[in-house]
Amino acid sequence: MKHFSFFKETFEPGLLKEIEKVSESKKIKAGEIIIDSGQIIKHIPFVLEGMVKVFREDENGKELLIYYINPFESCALTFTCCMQENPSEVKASAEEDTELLLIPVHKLDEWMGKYPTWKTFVLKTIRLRFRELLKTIDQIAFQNLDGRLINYLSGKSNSTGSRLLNLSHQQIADELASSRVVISRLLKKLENDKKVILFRNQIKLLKQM
DNA sequence: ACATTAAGTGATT
DNA sequence: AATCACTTAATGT
Repeated sequence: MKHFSFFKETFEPGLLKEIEKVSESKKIKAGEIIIDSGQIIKHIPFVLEGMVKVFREDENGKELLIYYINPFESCALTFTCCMQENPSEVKASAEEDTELLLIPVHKLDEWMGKYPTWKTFVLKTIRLRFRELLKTIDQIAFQNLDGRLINYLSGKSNSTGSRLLNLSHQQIADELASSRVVISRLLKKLENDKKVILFRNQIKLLKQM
């Protein structure tokens, strides 16, 4: 199995063996849809490489970013909705070329009681995402697009490990369900405050935000 | 040189 | 904060 050291540290040996037995890995090309909303989820996705974007989409095709799944993470929403074969409430697509480890959902329940390390892992990813979600709910409720943008940018910077982000204003607007003009103006403000430098298709973050 | 796309701006709702 | 209409600047062919 790939990336063995991570698994060895996270899961106990018995569980490891079972994962190896029932999981299959799958390569996804950048941009490909992994789960559409309404679809029944049959596998728990586990990201080995690349990045998965989880988002909501309304009737007009306008999207709102929920979160990204990075390597060695799994999907909190899957854990919460798949146990009762509920359809997905969100769409997911590969942000980059991505490799997934797929685990059949019925194992989730079984392993919860059987393997403490599995339970810990599941609860931890749910807890972390939930906290993050609450934060964005706060921000939307208080209508601070300003703060949401800063949050978005520093999040991007963390996950790419770079201060220099390759993003157009339009892309940002799409992900935050806003409009290009508004994002441009907010970014301009940030630039005046010396928090960021703007280029075409690129944004450079200055210091900690 | 021209077309296309990204970003900036003022006015209006 | 969003939308419109328009300008300016950068990039591709």
